[in-house]
Amino acid sequence: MQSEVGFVRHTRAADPDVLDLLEQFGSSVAVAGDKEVYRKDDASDCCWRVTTGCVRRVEYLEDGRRHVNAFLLPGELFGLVDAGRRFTAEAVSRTTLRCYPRKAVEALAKSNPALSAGLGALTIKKLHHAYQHMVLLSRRTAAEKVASFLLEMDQRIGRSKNNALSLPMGRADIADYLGITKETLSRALTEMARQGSIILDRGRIELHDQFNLHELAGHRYAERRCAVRQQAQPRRSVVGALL
Amino acid sequence: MQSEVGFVRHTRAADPDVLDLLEQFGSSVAVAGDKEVYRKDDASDCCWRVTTGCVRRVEYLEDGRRHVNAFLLPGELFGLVDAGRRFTAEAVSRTTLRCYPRKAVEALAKSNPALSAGLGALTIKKLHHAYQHMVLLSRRTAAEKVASFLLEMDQRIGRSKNNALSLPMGRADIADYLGITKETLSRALTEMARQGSIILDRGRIELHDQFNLHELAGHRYAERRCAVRQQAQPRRSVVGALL
DNA sequence: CGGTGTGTTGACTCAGCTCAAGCGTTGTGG
DNA sequence: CCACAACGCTTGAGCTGAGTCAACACACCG
Repeated sequence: MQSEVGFVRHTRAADPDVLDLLEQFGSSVAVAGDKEVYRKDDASDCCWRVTTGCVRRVEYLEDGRRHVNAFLLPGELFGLVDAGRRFTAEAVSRTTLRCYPRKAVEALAKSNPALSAGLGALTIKKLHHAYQHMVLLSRRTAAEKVASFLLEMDQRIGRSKNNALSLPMGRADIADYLGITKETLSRALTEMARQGSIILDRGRIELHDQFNLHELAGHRYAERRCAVRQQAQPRRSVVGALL
Repeated sequence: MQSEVGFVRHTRAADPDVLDLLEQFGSSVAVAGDKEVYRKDDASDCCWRVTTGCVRRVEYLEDGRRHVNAFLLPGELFGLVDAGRRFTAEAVSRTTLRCYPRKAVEALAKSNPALSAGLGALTIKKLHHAYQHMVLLSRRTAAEKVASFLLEMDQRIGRSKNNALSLPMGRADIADYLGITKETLSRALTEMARQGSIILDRGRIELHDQFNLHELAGHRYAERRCAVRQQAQPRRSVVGALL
């Protein structure tokens, strides 16, 4: 995901340097697992950056149906674009955060072009991620969704030394992120393990055959990986279509 | 949608005044129906604003599955956030556009805070719309999707004098926007007509019972802005339902 | 007029959902 | 240190909402 920015394993956010400018205003908070960071319709007087742990941003429908529209991982900022507090942000497990007053952030952004540019770039990146996720939700099969998810998380989290991906969130959260049920998710994982694409090791998942996962995810392998090749051929427009 | 900015019927874009600043660079283009405005991987040297007609922004999967991630209506700007040209933009029917060189737009935005703020606000608005659409795609039933779509379009297009909504796009485009098939869409519309919520009049759709449509869409009545306008058919205790 | 494109309808299928049971792990209190 | 409750995950057995495929009914149009 977002491979055009030359995404590097273990990089934590788009531009940590720029976000570090906020540190002067920051204060630390810890939130227990399944507790809310903020709630729909709260006053939006601050925003946060994850230090350790994981936050899910959730939308509830009237009848209890739920959608997780983002997982926030260490280094990532949230609570700024969702200024209208349409969603609820909950800690997945015990999570530590840095909290910044909105006013201060906005004031600094006004006087600091690097920061405002960085925040703008972040917003655009989120928008791209959202569009990408929309195709996933609407047109991909369950297996494709799960494979995509594993690859996304592998990119964003990075694996521990034993080469296994350790997911901070539970099956129900993942399912609600992918728009499927936890049962379907579980079946898809089992099937992938049976095929040898992954190895399930309670709590951890080893991505054993990345190539196969990319195929399952519906990515063409050539499309992935190197941004270089991708931006190589800027085809000229379409003039024919313009009358 | 985006009702927090005091959305008014027939308002065409977020902030027409600000976008009008671009006019000095604009040149007019016409695109025939089903022709591309830009294509995935094109050079992104300009952006557009719809004058008349309608543009769909589309993503194609390898096997022909398709997702429409936005309809662009008169007054709306596009081609700026999709600078990476991940998508293809196609005219739904014959469409006229104003075309602005990206460089010029970006340069002006740098020196004109009102413009850059306006563009930033637009991006955030799109992000909110994307999040809202993600729940729709992942957790709503076909009927809910269709009802939501009709209400969204009614908001954005406004009806002609005969009180009927005239949709610029065909059933296949709508279906791909909602993540369903055109057959399912058609059945949902027929069913709504049978129930009296809408009246299908070849090409046009009259939203006959807005209250019922909001219910079908799964919106809570109080949540909607324009509550005043809808002379209520209180078919059941709304107040009771809210508390 | 036939021809083509767009929408509707019907019959059937199936991917994914629901409900329910089983099974490790983890935590807790005696 | 063990029993047992609670929880998260997996598995099984149907069920069903939406998809597929195919026919049909119209406009609209040269």
